[in-house]
Amino acid sequence: MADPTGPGASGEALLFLTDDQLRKGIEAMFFAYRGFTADPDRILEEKGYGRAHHRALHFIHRNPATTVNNLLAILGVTKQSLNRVLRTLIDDGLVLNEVGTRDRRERHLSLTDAGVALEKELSNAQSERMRDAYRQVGPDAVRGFRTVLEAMMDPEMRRLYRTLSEGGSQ
Amino acid sequence: MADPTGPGASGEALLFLTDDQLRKGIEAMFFAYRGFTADPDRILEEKGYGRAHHRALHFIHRNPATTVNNLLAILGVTKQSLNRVLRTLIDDGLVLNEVGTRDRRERHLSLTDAGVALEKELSNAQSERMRDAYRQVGPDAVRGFRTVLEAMMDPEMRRLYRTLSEGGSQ
DNA sequence: TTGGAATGTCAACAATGCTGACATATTCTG
DNA sequence: CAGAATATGTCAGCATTGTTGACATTCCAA
Repeated sequence: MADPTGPGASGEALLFLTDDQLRKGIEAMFFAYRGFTADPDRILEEKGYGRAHHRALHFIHRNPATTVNNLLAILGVTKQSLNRVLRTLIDDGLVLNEVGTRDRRERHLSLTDAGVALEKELSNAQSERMRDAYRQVGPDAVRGFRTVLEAMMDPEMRRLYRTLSEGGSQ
Repeated sequence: MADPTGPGASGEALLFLTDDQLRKGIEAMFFAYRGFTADPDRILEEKGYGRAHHRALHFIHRNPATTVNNLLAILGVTKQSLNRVLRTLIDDGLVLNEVGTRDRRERHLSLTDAGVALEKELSNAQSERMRDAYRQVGPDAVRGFRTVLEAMMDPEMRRLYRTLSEGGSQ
């Protein structure tokens, strides 16, 4: 099926598209994602939170004063599922929930100081592993890494990802 | 904190290690992993299975006649959690459970024809997305992608990942 | 003023993690 | 051979996080 010498293929130039290479890529994603989440997971468990709380904190931090609807689009879960997580974060004083001024149906979410602190702690743990990896492999590999990840996203998520990135230094 | 012009840094050579670049990497992993699992998830839902069943099928396929203990080490879950999934796969005739010959305490797991068929269907769906991505970005980016993923794994998982890969064509 | 949008909430359920306890069969060890 | 250790299976219960469906409130906009 992914025969590298298939119709139109120019031989060994496509060896990186063999079933075997793809399988390795799949397994690499599986094991790497475990590492990717391992460090923040440990911190979250201590504090009685889960991965869903981390995601909410991360994207509220990234999109200050975001609305619930916007966050729902980013996280790709139902409002009931998100609400359960937001409820605890708000009650615990990590997230602020403020009625919109322009449109008072909307709620604008932002992090309190405590929220910023926890987000930073989680982010630091996760970044540390990624920084170590980046340092080991160098900028060219990192560029390839990000390029492939972007190509694997659903188009809508890719659009969203790029929109989020605009805030950065490119 | 990750100031590229920090102490000892040589300036722009380390721009790929800024907090901003790391954050983008984190978000890329998040959105890409969603894409990575989206296609098999759709198939699994039709058949009443979940992601855990997919993982079991994948690694039993990769390690024919593997023992339960070996699978537990690969998947990193408890035996109770794995057993729940294996139970349904065995009862549904997708996985074979055979008493070991050398050590009759062990059970050797393998896929039936039906199991192979479902594994292939899932694998094809997942590979297709990865193949498209690989094709778009070319072999250099793919090499970088795999290099970074490997660097992000826990050491034990990296060892395991490489052991698994030995079966391949390198 | 009325329809629709944004949000919140209740209830129930499913998948998949976890712990703890215990049973069975088998092998290994002293 | 007796007893310890190993590999597996299973039961019960619980937590997190996803899902649907239903319904209430508030408020903008035509």
